[in-house]
Amino acid sequence: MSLKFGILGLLSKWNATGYEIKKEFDDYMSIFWHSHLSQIYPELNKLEKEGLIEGKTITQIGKPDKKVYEINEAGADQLREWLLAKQDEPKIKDPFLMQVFFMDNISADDVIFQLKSYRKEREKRLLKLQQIMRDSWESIKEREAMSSRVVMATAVLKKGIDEEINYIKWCDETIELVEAFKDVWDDDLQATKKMDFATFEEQLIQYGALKALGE
Amino acid sequence: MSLKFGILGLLSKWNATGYEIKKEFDDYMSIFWHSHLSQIYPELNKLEKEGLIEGKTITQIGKPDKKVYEINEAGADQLREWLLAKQDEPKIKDPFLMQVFFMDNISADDVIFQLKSYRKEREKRLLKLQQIMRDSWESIKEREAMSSRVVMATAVLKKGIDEEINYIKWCDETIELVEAFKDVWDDDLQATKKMDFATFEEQLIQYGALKALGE
DNA sequence: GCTGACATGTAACCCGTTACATGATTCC
DNA sequence: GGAATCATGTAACGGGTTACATGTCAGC
Repeated sequence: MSLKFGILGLLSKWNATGYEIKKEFDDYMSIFWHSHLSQIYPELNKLEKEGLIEGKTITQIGKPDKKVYEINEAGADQLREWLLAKQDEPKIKDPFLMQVFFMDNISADDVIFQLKSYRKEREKRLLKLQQIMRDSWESIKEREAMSSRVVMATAVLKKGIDEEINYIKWCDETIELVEAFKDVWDDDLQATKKMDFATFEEQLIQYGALKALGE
Repeated sequence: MSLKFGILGLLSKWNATGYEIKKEFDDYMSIFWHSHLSQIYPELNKLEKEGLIEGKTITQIGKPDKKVYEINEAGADQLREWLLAKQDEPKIKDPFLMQVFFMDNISADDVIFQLKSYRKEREKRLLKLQQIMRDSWESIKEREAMSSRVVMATAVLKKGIDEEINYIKWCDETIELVEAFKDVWDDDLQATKKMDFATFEEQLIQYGALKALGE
């Protein structure tokens, strides 16, 4: 149900074609949503039929024709209504964290390898978002653009960047944690007595497991 | 594709019925996945047909019959194979952040109201996860349970708690930011000259927009 | 000659959600 | 008497992904 408002919202900022909307979903808006062209085009047609947006076909030379959409008053009304409504909480689907949860089934070395690979992916994404922030900041300064629009976009971008920084930090801490248990990973710790419970507890406290309780 | 491995992974920890799997998805596993009973039951039947798990019907008195599933070697093999594979990055769908991105379309007071309401939701969830952490930690200490399983479960739980703490912190910072621009929210700032660009810039720097660039 | 950007779509399929269906027991 | 818990499922619908289809131009 939110793709609709993702499109309406974007068209409240500027007029755009389906192709341009997709690019925005892949860049800036990737922090909170993602979509495919094969979903965007039918949705645009649906919104036009519903009378919330209006499209104009523009003939180009050397390039295919394009259809530039514009939001109308009915669309803007529905958008504002949606903006005041309570949203569902995000439905998280994080296959990597699911993997981590079950990683006691593989060796400590494999766990560390997986954590390090994933950390790299996150780092890449962080750099991408930081580049977007740098570019958008530069354009704001050039135009001395002051508006609530700039404020909210910056807030969302910061949220995205913070999230990446935190994910990377968690990867580093967790790699360290697993490394501390490397030698005893596959053993039944209680039977072999290679480590006592006090040491085990101390490691997890240092990791911050209890600090997270805020006590 | 990951629901399959969510179920296999859970059955690698202990035997369970569909109903019990659902409860685990709602509690601990809610940090990285969520699912409905109407999806879990057919999936369990599918996995049994594929020969990865085995179910035994148990007749109960005073309660309906239940079917307890157990993972077999073929299932454990597929799980380990999946654990070593590279996962897709999480496909984020966060309707609230989408709202925030478009909130220049509503008044500053409405924005602050929305941010405060959402903050409350996140706080509720934080308390829930902290309770899970407290309970699980208590049970670990009681049994002096030391294992890689405990380590990985703790790591994932900490990730979930950290995420909530960061989301709440971001809400607080953003509320403060919007409050700073409250008086000029609906105005065209450049035209009215109610605020100069240096002040505008200073506010965003204080918010941490540039700190996030790591420069 | 190949890849990638530009540009718009359809069709098949898979996954996920909501609603429906059933029925006993326990607690308020 | 009503709500919640235990327990398993089917059916309809809606949303999302992958594959297919088409064609030009620019740059390597």
